Amino acid sequence: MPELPEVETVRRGLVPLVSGRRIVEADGHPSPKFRDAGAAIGATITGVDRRGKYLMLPLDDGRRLVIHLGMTGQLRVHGAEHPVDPYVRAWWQLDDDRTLALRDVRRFGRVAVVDDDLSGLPTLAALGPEPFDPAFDPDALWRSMRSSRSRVKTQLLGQRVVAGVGNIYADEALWRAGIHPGNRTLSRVGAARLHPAIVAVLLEAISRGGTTLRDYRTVDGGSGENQHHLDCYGRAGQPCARCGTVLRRIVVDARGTTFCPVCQRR
DNA sequence: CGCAGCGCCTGAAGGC
DNA sequence: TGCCTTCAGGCGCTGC
Repeated sequence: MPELPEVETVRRGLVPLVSGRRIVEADGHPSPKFRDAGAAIGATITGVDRRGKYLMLPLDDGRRLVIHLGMTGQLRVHGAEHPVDPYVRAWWQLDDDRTLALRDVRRFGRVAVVDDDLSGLPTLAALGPEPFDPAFDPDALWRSMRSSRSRVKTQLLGQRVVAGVGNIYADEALWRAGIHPGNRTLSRVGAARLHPAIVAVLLEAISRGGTTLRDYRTVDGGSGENQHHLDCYGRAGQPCARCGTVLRRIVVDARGTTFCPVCQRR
């Protein structure tokens, strides 16, 4: 599941391949989630930005091509010849005869061409601060979680407290901070631990090119390396790296959740 | 307005 | 071996 570190890795790979390229042809799967791809025909891509898990490709006409990878999305840039692939949901032929292709087996991804109106993308419109923005600090984290009584992990996954955290890095950050994922309140002390844990977990994953569990791939088809450095996610039944207690699996907000019952007490 | 619940989607994995 | 069931989960939408 591509989260911020995976999307950032894809972004960095895309920059030299699509910046300055004009889109000469494009098309998308008929589903409303992909059919907007063709709306970018004729525009030139002027860069590759990212907000949370959303790739934002500014176009020279003032609009932006928004791409979300969902669960299984992969972006590749092919040469003039590329294999027929039934899972390509959207593609953009560039003026250098290469093609940017979004492959997404489960169609949880999303393509949109937007101007200033983000009403069709409510999560993006209400997206919280980037985790590396100085405005996102322990006090801001505490204040934004203070008004909600949802579980701490649910709030992290909601994209409003901070942008870009998904299931893997939520589990990792909460484990590192020693906070139970099912807590409904976050103390100031807890926020002072959770904030640096979120930032560090994401930065470390970016430095390793993201976490490849199954579908995530870099633009050149490679895998990330962070899956070899996970302390918590997916390790239920194995000993906690900090205290040796067997990690437990529970369900929080309908998502598989791993935590240490000793390090992360309610 | 916040939030819980549901649906989307299909390959992989497990059970028998 | 092969069929069937269950599971994975980010986000948009609906309704309370």
